[in-house]
Amino acid sequence: MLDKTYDPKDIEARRYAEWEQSGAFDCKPESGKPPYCIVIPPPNVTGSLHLGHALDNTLQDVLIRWRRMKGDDALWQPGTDHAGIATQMVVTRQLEAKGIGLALGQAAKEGNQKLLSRDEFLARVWEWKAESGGTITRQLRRLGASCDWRRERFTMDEGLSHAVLKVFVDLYKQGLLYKDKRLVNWDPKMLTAISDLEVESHEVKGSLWYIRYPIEGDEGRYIVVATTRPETMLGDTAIAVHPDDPTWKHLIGRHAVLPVAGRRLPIVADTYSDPEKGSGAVKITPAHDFNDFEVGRRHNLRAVSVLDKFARMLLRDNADFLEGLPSEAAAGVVQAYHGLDRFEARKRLVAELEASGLIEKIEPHTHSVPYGDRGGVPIEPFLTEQWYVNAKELAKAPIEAVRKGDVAFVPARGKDDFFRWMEDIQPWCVSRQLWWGHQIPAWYDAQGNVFVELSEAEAKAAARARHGRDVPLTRDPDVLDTWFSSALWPFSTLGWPEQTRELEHYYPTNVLVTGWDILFFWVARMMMMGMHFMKDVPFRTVYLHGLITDEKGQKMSKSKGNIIDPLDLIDKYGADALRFTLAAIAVQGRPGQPMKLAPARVEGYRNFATKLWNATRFSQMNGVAIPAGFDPATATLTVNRWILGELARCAATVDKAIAEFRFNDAASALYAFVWGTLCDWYVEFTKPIFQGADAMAIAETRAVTGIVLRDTVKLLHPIMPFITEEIWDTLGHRAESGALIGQPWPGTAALDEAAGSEMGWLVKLITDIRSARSEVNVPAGARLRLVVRDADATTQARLEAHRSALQLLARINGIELDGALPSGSLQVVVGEATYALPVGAVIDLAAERARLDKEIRKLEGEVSKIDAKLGNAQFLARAPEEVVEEQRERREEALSVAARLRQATARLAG
RNA sequence: GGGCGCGUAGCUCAGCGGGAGAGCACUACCUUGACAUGGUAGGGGUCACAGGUUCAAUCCCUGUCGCGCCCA
Repeated sequence: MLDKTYDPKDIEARRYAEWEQSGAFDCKPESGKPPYCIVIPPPNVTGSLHLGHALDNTLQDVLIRWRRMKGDDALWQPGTDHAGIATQMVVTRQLEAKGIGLALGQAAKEGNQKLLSRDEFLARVWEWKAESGGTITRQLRRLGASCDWRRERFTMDEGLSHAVLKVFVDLYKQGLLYKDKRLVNWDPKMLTAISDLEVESHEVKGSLWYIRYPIEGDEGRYIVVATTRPETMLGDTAIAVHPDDPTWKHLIGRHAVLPVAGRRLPIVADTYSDPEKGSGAVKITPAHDFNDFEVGRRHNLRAVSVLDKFARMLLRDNADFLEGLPSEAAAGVVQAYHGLDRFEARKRLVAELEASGLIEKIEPHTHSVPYGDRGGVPIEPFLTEQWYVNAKELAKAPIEAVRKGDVAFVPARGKDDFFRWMEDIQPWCVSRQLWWGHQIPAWYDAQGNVFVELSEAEAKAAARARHGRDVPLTRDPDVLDTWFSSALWPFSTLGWPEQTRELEHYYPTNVLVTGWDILFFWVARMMMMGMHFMKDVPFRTVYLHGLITDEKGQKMSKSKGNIIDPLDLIDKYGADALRFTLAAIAVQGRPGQPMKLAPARVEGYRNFATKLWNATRFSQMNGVAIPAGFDPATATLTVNRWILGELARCAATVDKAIAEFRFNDAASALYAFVWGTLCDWYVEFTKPIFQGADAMAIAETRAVTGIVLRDTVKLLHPIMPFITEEIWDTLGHRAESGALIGQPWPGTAALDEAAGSEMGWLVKLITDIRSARSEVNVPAGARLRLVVRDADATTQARLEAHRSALQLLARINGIELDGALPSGSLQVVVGEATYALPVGAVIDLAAERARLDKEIRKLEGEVSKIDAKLGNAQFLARAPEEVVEEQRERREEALSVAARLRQATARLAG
């Protein structure tokens, strides 16, 4: 017997340990069953569980548990990634708090600060990982995630690291990975390059400065350029105007003089300048702006970099900068600006320009500024040498695969986004100036020749082959983008480059479940690497979900203080309730729309769990039991045949909904069945049976209740694994056939249409009587007599069959067939019959008349609406026959009920 | 600026060519032998607005307004 109250805490801790220890989550590639595999989107090892993870992993667990029960050999492959920048940040911050810095070429902050070497630092990171790296996997366990933890992987594991090196070397040797000097997104706080995807645009209220650049050899005349970044002017190497711009085109081919520094700037024609924007003329700074870089290429301009890696002015001894400057001006500029932070330099330059009358005007200007998503400071386009992957080439196979339909996107719209991104893909910058990550396997000799090999020994051998002798080599200090290793995740976790049994068995995996925000970061890159190295897609289906926000649709953030911690919700309401909520809000077809989560909803589903709990207790009190060999198809009672049909209907709906990733439909079908059908009606209908004396009926109802509960917990298990496992156990099934997690998914039985319509009639009759009683304020406890008139043979049989249920649920104390309808009665019309409930003196006559009038008016309204349709010749001519017929039937039914209600009204008066 | 999506009950959202739905909230009544984390009944909606297509539009098309996301 279940405890009196449902306490998720106790159940959840117990059941999870049981599953994990019994090997219930383990994959069984030798089983001969069809494989079903999901690789987890690896959470950052620094992370802790937030609602996005909770959603993502709940949906994966629903799929995995469902397929496991459907008879597949399910593998949910778990693990974490090393999160290069994030982890380095976390550990660096902790070290700084202890007065320890990194020997990154920056001076120690305080005189006695200790600086760690690279190896010392990495040792600290591994220490940190050993201590704190398991947080998120522990939290996933609390959520109920049925991952095969024996197979847990980490992107910095030996095996996965080997895969990363191999991919790097292979791509390099295939000419798909190369070193290039071009502009990158530079994060001056993290001191590393980052990829386009790690840049976020923020709207910023800034200014547009209009600066006068004197025209060379034309005293007192200027060309006015508008810029949002005056501090980069020292790197200007041209001015561009639109070839058709009437204001400036006469200056094309002449030169302007860069204020402050005195460099000669050609005025070039380029359609990049928009005559409508700003002054129409733009300064061109190829080393500090992506668009300018392109303009520079078109016009063969020099790229003059004037910032260092900290985004400070770098002018002293900067040959590029000094080239062509009048020496006197150069000395002054270096003196005034060298070493200043970019924003300080901006202030001082603007002040100097103003003092010389070279600022024409300053307009307030809102524009978007790129920020590094980790460091949180504006990124700087920066001219450096980095390693790039030829993404354009690698994108070809994935595009083709998706076009052929080898990968399905759910919702399908994801495909369009995928194509849009893949077809316009830029070279992927994969090197990072960090210490934590996979160090790039490239070694350089003294002349700068590069040897890319799997190991130092092989690099040395390659160098020896080239030079004919051993030469000293130094390894590239940079590490790879974390997403480089994540891109290999679907096959590296299965053992690649070893040809393991798992790789053979589970690749391609079945589904990838992840957020829209990560489509390009990760999905696209897994596709590229999977197609290139495995010659097949990494997954057959990509399911994309939106972002979870608070109940007002606000993104959760620490600064807003509106973060909902999934663990708080689990503590308060249980993991099952949280999981049910997440499944219920996982609605397809709203890409980009936030999924709003209100804690009240979680509470509601906790109540739902309680309801199921109590219904189970009720059935246990009444001796629920499935006799050996009981065949539900042999049930004879209408109510039992009906609930078995409803169960089958629910099973079919849930199965189809999960198969189509409509998690919310699965959740609502279960909710409606358990609460709205099983608890509200079936349990109530069985009460008179259990209290009665018909031993056969009692035995059958115990058995059917047992079947219904057994299959209900199976159907609910993927979404609510804990409570269902507990109920399964207390019902005795575990002792007999093992844990619920390993049980076969219920099959579906045929519906009994006749039982369905009979129970539908009974439910309507009870509901209508209750409604009438309530509306005329019959005391809830009062038992009334029921006098029936005009009941046909079917109805009479039904009344007889369901007499006890009707008496209990409609509070009736006697049913009288074909009696005279007494005046002073409540009257209800269902089908062909009229039901009168004599209430004698207590009836509120006026209230009853009002009630009947209201119903009649409603029916009349319906009839007149239908009449309008049927009176329309076009409708009769063009609408399908069955639609017309349906309208006729509805009209007949409404008219007949209305007629009876009018008679009832008349009787009321008499 | 380009692309995509969303405006349905007080709130959160399903539905999507032929009878407006759910949960929560609200109102009234109810310790009825599973459950007050509950039961029964009820109120509440020109389905954003304007045109169009159709015998028929909340649903399809166009436009307007408001909101959100992605890309530049």
